[in-house]
Amino acid sequence: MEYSIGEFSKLTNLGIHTLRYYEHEHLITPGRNSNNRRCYTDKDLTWIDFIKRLKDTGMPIKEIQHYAELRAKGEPTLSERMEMLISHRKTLNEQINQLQEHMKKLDEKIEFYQRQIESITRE
Amino acid sequence: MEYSIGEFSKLTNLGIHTLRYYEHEHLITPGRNSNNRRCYTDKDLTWIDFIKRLKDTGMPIKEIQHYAELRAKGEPTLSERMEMLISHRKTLNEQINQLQEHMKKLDEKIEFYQRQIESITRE
DNA sequence: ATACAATGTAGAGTAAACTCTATGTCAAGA
DNA sequence: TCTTGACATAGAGTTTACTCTACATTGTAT
Repeated sequence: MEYSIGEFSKLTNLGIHTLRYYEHEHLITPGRNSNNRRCYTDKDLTWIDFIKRLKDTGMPIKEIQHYAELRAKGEPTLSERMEMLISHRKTLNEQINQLQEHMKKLDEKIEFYQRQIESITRE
Repeated sequence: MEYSIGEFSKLTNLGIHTLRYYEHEHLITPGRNSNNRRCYTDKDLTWIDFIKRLKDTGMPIKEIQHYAELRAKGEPTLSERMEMLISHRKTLNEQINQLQEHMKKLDEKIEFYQRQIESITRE
């Protein structure tokens, strides 16, 4: 299937301005039809989903850009891309660990508040 | 103990510009000495650590601002603050779950790459 | 006495990632 | 034929959270 930018925008939940911005930043390169309109494919959909995953895990656009560049070069860059992902996996892991630590402290604070409120209510 | 902005900056790993910015945004209100210099206390240190925790878990400055406002009003706002933390706890939990999901997908992708690379190497 | 280092204020500048505006083209329906 | 509505480009504007600059003041070491 092929999609116009409007359709693709709905499928991806990314505004059409954002899609054009991503193209401008070379993250994605949709084809064009005879009228110069963008033609997105299902492959683009998979790719955008992956971009969103990288973004959601804190990878900056610049780095995704680099990944996209390697991807465009195809097979010879496979291992370099894998190394990027492995390194990203590491930071993601650290991120999760830190958030869990924060969660623990937050829980402690909430418990503290709970005790405070109880002791005031009892007065 | 009391600290000058320079000392406090080192203790907190926040630049002095950032500390003044936080003050401007009413996140923290250090006392002043006779010469109008800022005087940070150990209580400020604990508070800044908590601010950092909220920031690191994705709470925007505006919301921390609101929390700080309630905190300044003292005891009567205890339960409202606790509710904020409970609600934040929920989003933090969702955040962690989503990152774990992303991690899973990332691992799958890495494994896929590994197999690709192996099959090419064997050629 | 004077130079220096840290501090003060006010306001400008920066970076990232969008988001919007102005203006123009073009195919399809009334 | 005329008018929408979706799309195109180029470039300006926005938001968040800093970060820096310019300039004034002040306590301390030489």
